[in-house]
Amino acid sequence: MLDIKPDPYAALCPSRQIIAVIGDKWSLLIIPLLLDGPMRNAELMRAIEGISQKMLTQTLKRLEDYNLVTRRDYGEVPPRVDYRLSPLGHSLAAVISSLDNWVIENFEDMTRKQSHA
Amino acid sequence: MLDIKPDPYAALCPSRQIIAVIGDKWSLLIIPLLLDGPMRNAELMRAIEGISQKMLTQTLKRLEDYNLVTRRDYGEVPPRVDYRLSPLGHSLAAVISSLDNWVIENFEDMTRKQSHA
DNA sequence: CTGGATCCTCGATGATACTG
DNA sequence: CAGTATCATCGAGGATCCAG
Repeated sequence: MLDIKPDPYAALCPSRQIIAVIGDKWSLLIIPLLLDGPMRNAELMRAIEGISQKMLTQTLKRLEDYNLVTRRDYGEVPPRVDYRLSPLGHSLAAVISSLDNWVIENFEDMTRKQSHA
Repeated sequence: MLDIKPDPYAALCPSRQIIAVIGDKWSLLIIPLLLDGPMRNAELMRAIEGISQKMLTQTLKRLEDYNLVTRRDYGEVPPRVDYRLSPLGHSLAAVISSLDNWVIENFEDMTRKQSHA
């Protein structure tokens, strides 16, 4: 068993780095998107307004490196590649979705000026 | 009732901005910390390895602006100020905690090299 | 102790052009 | 279509000094 708990509050703990990966603005959008099934590069570009090709590729690659996303290259021509959640990524997506949903449901309260004190 | 759903995938939607606020690396650490009760500036500095005074203040201020955190100044000297979660922040903290916990429990799988294919 | 104000650097990110 | 490579910029963030 594991008696040493990872501690994101420790600067050197790997989990700290993971927090950064997951906390990433684009990851937070991409991951839940893939819950609906595999998506291709162009599809993601269209789905996520404002993301650049560079950031999309970069983010997907990182998600792949962390075993959250699987890249499948069909080796066809013209190129056909899609991305899907790994089992691990799927598990994470559920958590992130609840975060996104929280935002969608509460963002008005967040932006509302306090009545006062 | 509200028939227009906020859509974080739209570049101009305010919820997109919120995602960025919440997705912030430091916010993700600060918010769950405050679940245990109010904390002072120096306490937070000590609790979160590697954060600078500037980022701490800045992040707290932003969280306050979004009604997630309440700042209380006791008006004493030497200065005594503490920060606590607002009800809204408390609600968010629960969600974020589950994200953090997910990371703590799964980060090893994230960093493990794929066996192969 | 809390934290405001400055200066400065480095890395993240966007835009563009090119390739298989 | 799916990227890679390069360049230029801009702002996030750290370090430092100051103040109530």
